[in-house]
Parts: sequence; structure tokens; C-alpha cells
Amino acid sequence: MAESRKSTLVLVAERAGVSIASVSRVLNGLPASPQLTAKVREAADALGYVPDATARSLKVGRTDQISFAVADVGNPVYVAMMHEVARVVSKAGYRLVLSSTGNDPQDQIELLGSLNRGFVDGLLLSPLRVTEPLVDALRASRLPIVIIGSLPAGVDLDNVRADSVAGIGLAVEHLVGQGRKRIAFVNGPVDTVPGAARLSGYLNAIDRFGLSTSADVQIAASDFTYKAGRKAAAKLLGRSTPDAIVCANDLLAVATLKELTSRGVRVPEDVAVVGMDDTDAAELANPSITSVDLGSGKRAKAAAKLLLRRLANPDAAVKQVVIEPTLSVRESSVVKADAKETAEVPA
Amino acid sequence: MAESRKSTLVLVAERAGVSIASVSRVLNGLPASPQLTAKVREAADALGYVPDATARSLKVGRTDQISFAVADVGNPVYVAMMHEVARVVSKAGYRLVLSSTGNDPQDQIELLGSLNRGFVDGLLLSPLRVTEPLVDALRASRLPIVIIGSLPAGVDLDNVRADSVAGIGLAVEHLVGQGRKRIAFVNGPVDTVPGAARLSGYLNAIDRFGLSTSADVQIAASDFTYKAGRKAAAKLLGRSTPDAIVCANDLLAVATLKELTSRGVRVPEDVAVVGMDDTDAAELANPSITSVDLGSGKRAKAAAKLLLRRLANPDAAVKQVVIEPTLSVRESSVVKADAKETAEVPA
DNA sequence: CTGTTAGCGCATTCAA
DNA sequence: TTGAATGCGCTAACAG
Repeated sequence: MAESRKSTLVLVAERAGVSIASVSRVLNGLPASPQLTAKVREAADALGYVPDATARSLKVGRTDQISFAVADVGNPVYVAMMHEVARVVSKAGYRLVLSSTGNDPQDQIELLGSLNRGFVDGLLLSPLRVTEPLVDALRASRLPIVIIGSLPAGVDLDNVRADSVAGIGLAVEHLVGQGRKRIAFVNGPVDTVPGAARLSGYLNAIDRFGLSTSADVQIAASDFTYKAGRKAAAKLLGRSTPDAIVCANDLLAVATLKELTSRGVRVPEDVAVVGMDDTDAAELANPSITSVDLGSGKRAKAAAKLLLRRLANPDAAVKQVVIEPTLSVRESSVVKADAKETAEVPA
Repeated sequence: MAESRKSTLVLVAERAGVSIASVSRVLNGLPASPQLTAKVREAADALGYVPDATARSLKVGRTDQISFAVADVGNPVYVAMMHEVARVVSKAGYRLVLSSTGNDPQDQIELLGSLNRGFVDGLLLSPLRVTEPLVDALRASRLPIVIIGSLPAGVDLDNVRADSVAGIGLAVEHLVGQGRKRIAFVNGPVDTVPGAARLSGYLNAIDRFGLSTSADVQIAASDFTYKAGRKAAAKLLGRSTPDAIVCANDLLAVATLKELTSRGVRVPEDVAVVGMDDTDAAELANPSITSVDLGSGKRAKAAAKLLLRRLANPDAAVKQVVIEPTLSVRESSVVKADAKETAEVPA
């Protein structure tokens, strides 16, 4: 098969004794005579010819690649989204590449810059923090972009978001229905888009259900990760005795659960735990964790479709989509009948 | 800032009243007079100029990108590896992009083809299944590739692998030390590279420690995932009563643990569980899971360095690296003193 | 049906 | 120091 180190259309054409245009045609499946086709195929095989995508893209002005950039590939919510995105875009003939931006907004801007420079035709971005410079970079970008997550007012980019305020409302409503009164909140950093949204959702819900809250039962982890969640939960439990804890995502919920059980606190009997995102992590936990389904799959799908739409029609009107949440009830928030007496008299 | 939809060197040059060569030089930081520099900068800003990476790459023959292709982004072991790889390659000036190949070997070949065609300078590949056609594609590839995982004899590509046979030995040794006798094995598909290696490691270890095994206590999940693991564990437990279960990765271990506790079996008192890969998933589980550390971080780092080395010197001799395993002991395999009596008399 | 030719946008050699 | 000109490898008019 492969014989030379690197081969080009010219080499193949020479070997086949035809023009480079003919080679290009055959290889792209355009009409050609059987003899020509055979000669070209033979030569291409013999030389182990592989077309150069860089050159092709320069010529045709497309890369047929789409990038999905997320802050933390370790977060299971992105895994689910990714699969959905891959499914949608591959059906449209695009290849999906993943980029992990760090938490650092500076990284995001660099990423944007480097993607802007090429190799992809469009970008799906789920930014943790939307800073002024990021917004500027977004605006200046010549690349079709769809943002997954809320955007500051005035930034009109295609965008799909979850209604996390409603989502937390669902969680609190459920907990209230289970007789819980002192509902604590383990958030991620409040200077992030989801952190801010989820905090306001929590406060809103507490208020709506006539409950009370205090600084004691609210805490913000330094990050949306297990490690940070563990630390935050420990701190929270050191200073208060809630009968339920809402966590801003499933990783934080797993951490909180772990911290609770390591202290001998029973879940859900003593304390109920609810997470958000409804990822595998909630399902795998022991006990499994009730979680607010923010429609990650739906959001991913909608975002991918939005991007495809814009790719097809760059001048389409900006479109924003909001996905409504639902609640996936699992073990961590519902006391089973034969243990109920304990929960009826929460601390 | 940005004014036009798309700008090129030519546009910038016209606006600045200089040659495109000068624009190129200024923008690449080559020596130029202050006046020239100022003019170019101003024009570039005004036009919102962004260089076209495609054209640049065609010219310079590099993309400064490296791809890390894994079978399943949902597997936490790849997340850890990814971070390490990103660290190493970014220090060398490369951007890392991720590709998720499906489980399907066909996908891997297509991926290889499409990467081969450009957009990356090198590839880190961790294939689940190494089929004949994949090997052919690997051989034919004109792209520097480092394989993470074992390779059939005779395929001389840069490669780094874990010693999973030794790894399972560690797990079994530990379990034997804890007084376990009937050690079951929840594997992934045996037609995968890790599946085959881990099975032989298990058999080897059982033999070495003078234990016995049977088809009853061995099962292969259809996939290295939680869902498949849950099903496999249920089947296994339906037909045998082991006092310990070694799982071929942490996802399978989490699934097995979950299946055990859902049946009211106590872990570790009744059954000990050990996973492999030593990922976050093992740490997060409840109880936390003892896991064989196959050196994922070290492997990732070594692989990245191997790739950088080959990028720097395409003619370097092929190098293969083997990383030795260690064991991370956690709650799932060690009975605490105050509950010990139960474990002393395993079924 | 096939060949000739002209760029895609850029970095770079060679002259000036 | 700067400009003119070349070509990276490919596709797509345009001719024949």
C-alpha cells in the first residue's frame, strides 16, 4: 500500500498518467470513465495517497468540523450533551471535536481566538463565566457560535438555556412535599452563570414556599466539582442542621451525600439530598440521588440544531431557546415507608 | 473593532498601504520599523483581522494541534488522562482536541482517516479493540501516532501500556490478605484489549494464589459501562455467592457495588469489591471502592511525551513504555474492626 | 469525458 | 527594513 512518505495529487496524477483534475474528480466521486477511474485508483493506492484536508479546506472554505467547548470534561452533564451533539451534527456531515476550556475565562478567550482562526466551521460553547472580554470576543468572532447557557441581556447570539430557577423550584416543592423545612443550599461559585442563576432560583423558591433561609444554610463551593463540594458540605454541616440540602449540580450532590454518610447522618431519613442536571452520577450514587433534570440532552440537541441552522443560513434571525426542567425522584429524598417515623420528626 | 465580515492579509495590507509581506511580518512579530508596525496594527484592528489557520497550515505544514482519541469520553479514566495530556502538549505549544470514537472499530478507522487528512500534527489513540483493519490503517497512517494500550506483537508503534496482569495480581493479593477465598470477576467484553488482558490477569492471579475459580464467578459485561456492569453483576449474583468481586474497571465496580447493596448484601462485610483505574468514581462511591491504580496519569504523560518526541524527530526509534500498577485501598475491601466478626466467616 | 488554469490566504525567498 | 513574487495542495470554472 503506502510507499512514499507523503503524496499529493500531482504525484498520483503523474503515476496514473492523467491530469490532477481527473484525480481530484475520481477521488471525489465525480463522473469519470471506468478506465480513468481504475488508473487513478491504482495509482492512489500504490502511493498511499491521503488528501490534505488543510488544502482542501482552504479551497472550499469549509472544514466540515464543529467544536464543542466545555469548561470541564469531567462533569458528566457534558458527556450526555456531547453524545447528543455528536449525533445531530454527524447526521449533517460534520465531525465533532471537543475542546476543554479551563475554568479560567482567559482560556476561553484564547480558545475562541484559536478556533476563530480555523479548523472548525462552527462552535458550541458552554461558558462558566461570561465576562466582558468574553462577550467582546464573542461579538467579534467571525465564526457561527451557539451559546449553551444564559447570556447577559443585550448579547444577541443564538442561545439555548435551562430554566434553572424553575428547576430549583421543582426541587424545593418536592422537598416541602416530603415535609422538609430547613432546606440548605450547596452552590457552586456565584460568579459563574449557573451559580448565579441557581442561587436566585433557590432564594426565589424558599420565598415562594414561605420557608426561611439564612447565611448558615447557604454555601458556595469553590468549583462545581466533587472535591470542592466535599469541602463546602463539611463546612455547611459544621454550622447548621438542615433537614434537606439542594445542590447546584450532581457532583456537588454526590459530595454532599458522601459527607453526610461519612458523618453517620442518614440519607434520606435525617437529611434529604437533591442534585441538579440528572446525570449518571445521580443514578450511580448510593443511595441514588433525586435530581433536577435541566434537559441537558434537549439543550444539546437544540443547540446543535441551532448551529446547523446558522451554518446553513448565516443571516437567519437570532434564536433563543429555553428548555423546561423536570424532576427525577430517586432514593435520596424520599423516606421509605418502613423507616418513615424518623423523618417525620426532623431536627 | 470588527467591521467587515471577513478580512485577509490583502485587505489589511491595502488599508495600511503596505505589502502583504509586511503585514505578515508584523503580525508574526518579525523585525519591522515602528511606523510600519503601527500602521499594520491599526489596520488589522480596524478590520478585525483574524489569520486563517487553514491557509497558514497549508503554508507551514503544521497545525500545532494534537488529537486525543478515546473510545468513551464518559469513562472517568480518560478525563484524568486528558488533563495530563493537555498539560504536557500545551507546554510544547500544541493545542489539544478531543475526539470520541465510538466503540465501533469502524469508527476508529474513519476517525484515523479523517485525522490523517489534516487538522492535527499527531494523534494519541487509545483503542478498545485492535482489529486487523485498524492495524493496517495505523501502519498506513502518515501521521505520528502513539497508542495507549497494548498492541499485538509485531506492530511497532510508539506505545505505552499498563501492566494490568500485575494490577489484578495486586487486587487478588490484597483480597487474599483480607481472608477472601471465592473471588469473582466482572470483566468487560473479552474481545477488547483491556478485557482480554484483565481476564488473563485474573486467571493468572487466581492460579498464583492457589485459589479456585469457575465459569459461575466470571462474567463479561457487554461494555465497560455502568449500565452493562449492573446487568452483569445481577447475573453473576444470581448464580453464585462470592465473598469478593474484582471488576475490570471502576464503572463496573460502581455498578457491582450498587447491585450488591440493592440486594441487601453488605460491602465489604459480606462481599468485598475492587475496581480498576483508580478514578474519581472509586473515590466518590459509597462505600468508596478499592481500586487498582493502573497509572493513568503516568501513562498519559508518557504517551504525550512520546508523541512530542516523535513530532520533533520522526525517525526516532520506536519506544514502548510499561507503567507499573499500585493499589489504592479504600472502604469496599477492608472490614472495619468493629464489624469484623461478620467477614471472618464468609459464606 | 478530460485537461488547463486560476486562485483559496498565507509565509517566505529573493531583490531592492 | 520592505516589496514582489512564488507555491503549499487542492477544487472548480472553463475549454476542448
